[in-house]
Amino acid sequence: MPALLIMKGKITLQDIADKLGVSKTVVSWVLSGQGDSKHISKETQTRILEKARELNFTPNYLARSLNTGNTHTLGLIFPSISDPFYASIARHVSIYANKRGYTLMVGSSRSDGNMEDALIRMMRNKKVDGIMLATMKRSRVEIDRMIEDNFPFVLYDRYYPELDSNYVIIQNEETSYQLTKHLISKGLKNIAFFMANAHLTTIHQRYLGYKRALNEAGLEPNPELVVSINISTYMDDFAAAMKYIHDSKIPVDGYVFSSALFVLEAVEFFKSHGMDIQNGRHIACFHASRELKYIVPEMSSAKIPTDKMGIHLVDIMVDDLSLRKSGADVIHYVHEELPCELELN
Amino acid sequence: MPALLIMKGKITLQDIADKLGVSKTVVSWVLSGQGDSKHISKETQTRILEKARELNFTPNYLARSLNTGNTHTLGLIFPSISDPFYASIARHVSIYANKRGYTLMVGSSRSDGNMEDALIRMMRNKKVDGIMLATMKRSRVEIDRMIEDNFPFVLYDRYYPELDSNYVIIQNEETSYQLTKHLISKGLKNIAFFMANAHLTTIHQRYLGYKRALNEAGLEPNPELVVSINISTYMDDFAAAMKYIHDSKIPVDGYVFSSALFVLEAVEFFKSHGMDIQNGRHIACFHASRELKYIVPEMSSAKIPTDKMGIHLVDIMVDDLSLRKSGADVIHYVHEELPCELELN
DNA sequence: CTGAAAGCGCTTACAG
DNA sequence: CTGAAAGCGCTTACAG
Repeated sequence: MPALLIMKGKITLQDIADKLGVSKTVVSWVLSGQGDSKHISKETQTRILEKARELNFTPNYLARSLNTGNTHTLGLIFPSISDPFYASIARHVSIYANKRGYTLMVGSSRSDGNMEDALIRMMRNKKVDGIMLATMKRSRVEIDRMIEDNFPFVLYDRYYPELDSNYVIIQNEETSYQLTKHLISKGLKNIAFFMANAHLTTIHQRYLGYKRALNEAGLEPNPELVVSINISTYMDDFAAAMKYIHDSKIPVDGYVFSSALFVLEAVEFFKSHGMDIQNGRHIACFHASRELKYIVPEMSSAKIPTDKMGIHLVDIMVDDLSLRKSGADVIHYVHEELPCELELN
Repeated sequence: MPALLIMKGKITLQDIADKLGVSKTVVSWVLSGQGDSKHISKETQTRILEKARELNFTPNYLARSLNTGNTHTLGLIFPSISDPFYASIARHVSIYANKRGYTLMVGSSRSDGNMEDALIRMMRNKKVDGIMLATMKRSRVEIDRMIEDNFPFVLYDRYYPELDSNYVIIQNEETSYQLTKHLISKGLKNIAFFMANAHLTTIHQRYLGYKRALNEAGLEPNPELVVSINISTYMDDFAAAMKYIHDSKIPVDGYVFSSALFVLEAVEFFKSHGMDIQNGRHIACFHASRELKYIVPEMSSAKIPTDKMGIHLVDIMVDDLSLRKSGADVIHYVHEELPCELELN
């Protein structure tokens, strides 16, 4: 039957309906599982199902989505997937979204506000049902628009407390406080705090936790030991900052890092300056990798639960979506603050 | 103007056409940049553009795609995004695809053939223009269907040599040969080869390179030193294999690892058994991380050019797409084998 | 139980 | 230079 060959890959509902002498309405119902509720005879249902299989019919979701208004596709935006933290989030979100029946569209903003805006716009034009994003401070155009349009989105990791939106973050202040407190309990008195992107609320809160621990211990924070780094040039900036502290002979005996990215830099700095690495016992950081723990086994760290974070992210997103679908008049935003698992050494 | 508020977020071409008293054909042309070629007066074009901006019109790409037959969305499938190698590929593909005007849909197969098939099916139903995937041996149903349907796809990293399809891989045999040869040049004679997923062509070729180097040096490969590991349980399996070799007192003085994942396991094994880690000078592996190089600075490794790989992947995909669009009758498949940068210590 | 018809929001021949 | 009309492939009231 050459006709079959010619039609390959472009079978439509109409084709099935024609071959079977029924209307495409019925075919649509049966294929979307509404056969029973629409009281289609078992026999007709079977004929349709079999013909669909025989012709290798696959529904065109574009057409379906144009009708139903939802694509069952979610957008995920991150600053950089090469950061193991975001890679881990992406992993869990992707797997769990699939499990809940959603496909994932992704985009890397490279910490660029315009890029982030472009991604949001593109995803919205492509009609994703909702967007999950770790956002920048500057790029507020499209975020404001999402709020204005009442478009569903969830922030993660980086967020705006003043914004009434869903978000899932970690206990930044508390965790940072605990890490710092632990270093203090070891007798360290001149503890430095290194942070990337200090303008982000997330990072600022980590700074506040650090400060609270110092204050509580009656220690005076030395402003010269609070270092803000530009993440896009962090390797150079970090080394420069370390060198400045070192050369200026500013007393320092402990380090809290807002990101694990700094740890290896620090270790290499210590090494190249003949300083004792101390197995990292004077270091604390967020989200250390296994390799890092091997390198500085006595470092303390806070494990960010990326698995829980990813799952909650999707759950909040999907719940929000079904709330709206059920016609809820008032959306209640979810603010989730996950605790970190502390590994204090 | 309350009417404006009510319509928020659902402005269509028709709305613009109505307000301006023109047909939606013209609006469509102007907004898709065909204004000049269709000889629409400058004045009309300006009015349309301004009204579109004023109403904050955003085109519904679903509707457009249903017409044009392309979504400008690409699918990317990987076994696991938590493997830094695939994370790096994903990063470059995502950024470069955006640059070339495409959005990325992703999915993690978790090395599960059925999952991979499901992802391919889902992406095809959602009408991605093409799929880029690192595939499994077992899941051939949907791959065969893509070939049958002449659906555009590109394999990467893992591929089937017998399949006439696009692919971009690295020089597996040659790179493995060079790494092994280098260990031999250090005087090592009993070199083990550890591989995950030996059934994959990619991995088998690395084994062949290892073997060639041994043969060339007149060394007899010891079958007991060629270890195949199941990737999903690699931590336990690896330790068990190391222990077996160690306990059986099988002579071994060098290690080639098909994946960097094994290196830290090996180092920890050496350490816990009181063996000399030798700074890793008896180890060679694929795609070492910076942390790993710090831990075993004298290890040799091959750097997989994930940047080039990701870019080529997208280029091959997009070129294939435009070839088809231009109505090329014969598709010429691209087989790209990228060299690795060797770091021999 | 079943079908004809309208519609989702675009694009694109086709006809002036 | 411009518009009416058909169509992309589905879903879903509406009417028998």
